[in-house]
Amino acid sequence: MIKLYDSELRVMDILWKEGDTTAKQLVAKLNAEIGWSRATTYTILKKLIDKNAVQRTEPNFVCHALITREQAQEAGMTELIDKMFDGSPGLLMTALLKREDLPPGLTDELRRIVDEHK
Amino acid sequence: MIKLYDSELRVMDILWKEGDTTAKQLVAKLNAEIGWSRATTYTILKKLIDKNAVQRTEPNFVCHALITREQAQEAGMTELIDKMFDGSPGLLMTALLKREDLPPGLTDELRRIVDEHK
DNA sequence: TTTTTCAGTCGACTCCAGTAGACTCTAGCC
DNA sequence: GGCTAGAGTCTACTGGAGTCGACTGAAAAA
Repeated sequence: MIKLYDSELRVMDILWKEGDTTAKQLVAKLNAEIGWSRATTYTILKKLIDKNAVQRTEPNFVCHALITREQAQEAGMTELIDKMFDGSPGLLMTALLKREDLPPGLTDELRRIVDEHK
Repeated sequence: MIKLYDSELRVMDILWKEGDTTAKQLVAKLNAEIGWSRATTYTILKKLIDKNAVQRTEPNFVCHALITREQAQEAGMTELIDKMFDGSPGLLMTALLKREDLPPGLTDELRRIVDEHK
């Protein structure tokens, strides 16, 4: 599973939300949002392409995400679980359930899942 | 909320599991477990003390965790949520529920929590 | 009292994520 | 043809996490 660094996530986030995007657009957006210079965006893009997280298509340097948001999220969860929850997803779950900021509607969702898990 | 780095976690983990521990014991344990030199352990310990994550008591350089495992876990979760789940704990929850490796017994736990959440 | 040993500290080195300045190359313009 | 502007690349700097060798000072051994 590919590990994405923070700066790489900033790029992937756009690809996930906007879909395929040209490098030029990414440069513009990332410059506007977080002030990155053109070079920075291209450098990160190169790294993402090198690690097969993004596919470059010509013409126009169109960028296409090869990793889904779900895959990245799962990798992130696994890392956290290994690092802080003894490798046990169950422990993360119970810790998460103790949070004050869970949305209220979630309870129904949980009930549904519990039932179908049966 | 204090951010703990990987190397710092290695030390805190022992304090959380073993309770108060002398620096000497930590040196021995960390050397045995991951091959750290004495200096490394002391360096990390110093950082933890400087950032008020650990309290040093004399005599014998007894180390006492000032941060609980739960606090560290919550900080870790928050970081992950902000970075990969749009700041929404609910999204982390649903992603977590989709994992294949959740322990079977967890369903009961969930049911209990759902019920008391009412 | 000299010597050895060990607890604890300090300064320094390495590695790498993050960032961008400066260069190259191409396509259009005069 | 020379000239400019913008797309894309290359190389290099920086800061901080991670790591530890070597120094210091005090206690134990000889």
